[in-house]
Amino acid sequence: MSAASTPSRREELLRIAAQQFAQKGFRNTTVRDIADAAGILSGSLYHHFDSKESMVDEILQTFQDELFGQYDAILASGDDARTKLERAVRVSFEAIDQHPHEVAIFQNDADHLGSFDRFGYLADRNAQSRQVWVTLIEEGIAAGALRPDLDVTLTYRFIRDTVWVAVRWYRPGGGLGHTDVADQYVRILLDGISDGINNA
Amino acid sequence: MSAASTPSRREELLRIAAQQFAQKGFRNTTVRDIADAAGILSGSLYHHFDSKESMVDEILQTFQDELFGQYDAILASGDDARTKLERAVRVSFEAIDQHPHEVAIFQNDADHLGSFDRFGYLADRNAQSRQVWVTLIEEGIAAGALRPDLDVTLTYRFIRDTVWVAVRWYRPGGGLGHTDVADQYVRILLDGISDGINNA
DNA sequence: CACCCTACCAAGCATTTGCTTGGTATGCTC
DNA sequence: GAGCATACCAAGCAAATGCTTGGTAGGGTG
Repeated sequence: MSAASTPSRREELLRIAAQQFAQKGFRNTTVRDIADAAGILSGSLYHHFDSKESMVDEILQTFQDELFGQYDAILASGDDARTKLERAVRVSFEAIDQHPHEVAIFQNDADHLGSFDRFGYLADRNAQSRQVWVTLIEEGIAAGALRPDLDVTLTYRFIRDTVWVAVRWYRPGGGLGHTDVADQYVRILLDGISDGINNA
Repeated sequence: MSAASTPSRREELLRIAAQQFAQKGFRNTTVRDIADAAGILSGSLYHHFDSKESMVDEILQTFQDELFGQYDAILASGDDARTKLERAVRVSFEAIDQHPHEVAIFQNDADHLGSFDRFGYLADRNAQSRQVWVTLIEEGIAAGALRPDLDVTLTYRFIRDTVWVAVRWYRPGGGLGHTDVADQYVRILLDGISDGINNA
């Protein structure tokens, strides 16, 4: 969609790097690891990129721009509160399906990377994500779709963690599609926080 | 309880190491980091331990022995299915409260460490954990406490992830106690997977 | 006092790490 | 066919890493 038809060597190297970073973590991936996987020498990477850091930088920014664009579209839509929340969950599982490496890098290394000035936008994105979910939850409560006694912050963390942690076991192309997983997760999640039930 | 009254120097160093491992990951923690935090030189650590690996080893084994002892006690108890499941969740949150570093290390580094012979028991513990949760879920379904249409594997992963990922944000001694968090999580979880509701 | 145990220091070694430098081969373009 | 851009290699450097070695200081015990 957004990229050119034939991926440039640069894009190919970024893909390879993303896979390595996702698998072993940013700090535990050496430039030699990336170069080996690409079939070149480590020094040759510096013809394409300034540094190892600039590689993750580009990987994360590209991914997040796309993801948050989708969140924004949902927020701006005229759907009802429950549909919005469900769509946000589904978009997230779709992201895990289509960009598992990027999601894994963000999950595993955002804390560490965020401590550098260069990656200050990671904290911004984190706050933005919180804003998205909290808004959706509060709209849901206001609309009567969600239990009014929910601890909004705790629920936000529950949803966020529940959704993104799936990157640890979900494998694109495996038996279960991302829509199947999303169906199940939404079912467990919504029947739990939907109004009208009480087992206590 | 289990340790001596005055913690030995060895135990103190393990505590310090666990904190460093949890904070930065095993591979990204240097022996100099640990030594600095302890106020000694890196070489001096080798008076107490064989290697950096043997430090995590001891940390993880001690923790897991305790945790799985608690799981076993729950399985062996005569409680009803729903109570057992709830107790297992609560015991896990208690572990996060009392051994946050150990939980974090296991969450972040088990995959990597497990690839070495020495840490083969990590895979065993993982399988054991799966066995515990799957048993509890199946008992719950059989007893009519949980929805019969649940995907057991997916539900297992959902619970496991939901519980342990809390180590990322939960801070012992913070405003929210671990029992409070467990209350909320159990509520969301059980009202979601309990029988008798249908919002679709 | 001789002996030994615990806890550490001081120095360094081999390897791994991110990155640099100067060069080569191939193809495109004017 | 001269010039230039792209994509890489070969070699290596400074710093960081896990770990080793030989030694010292202090306290307890016979």
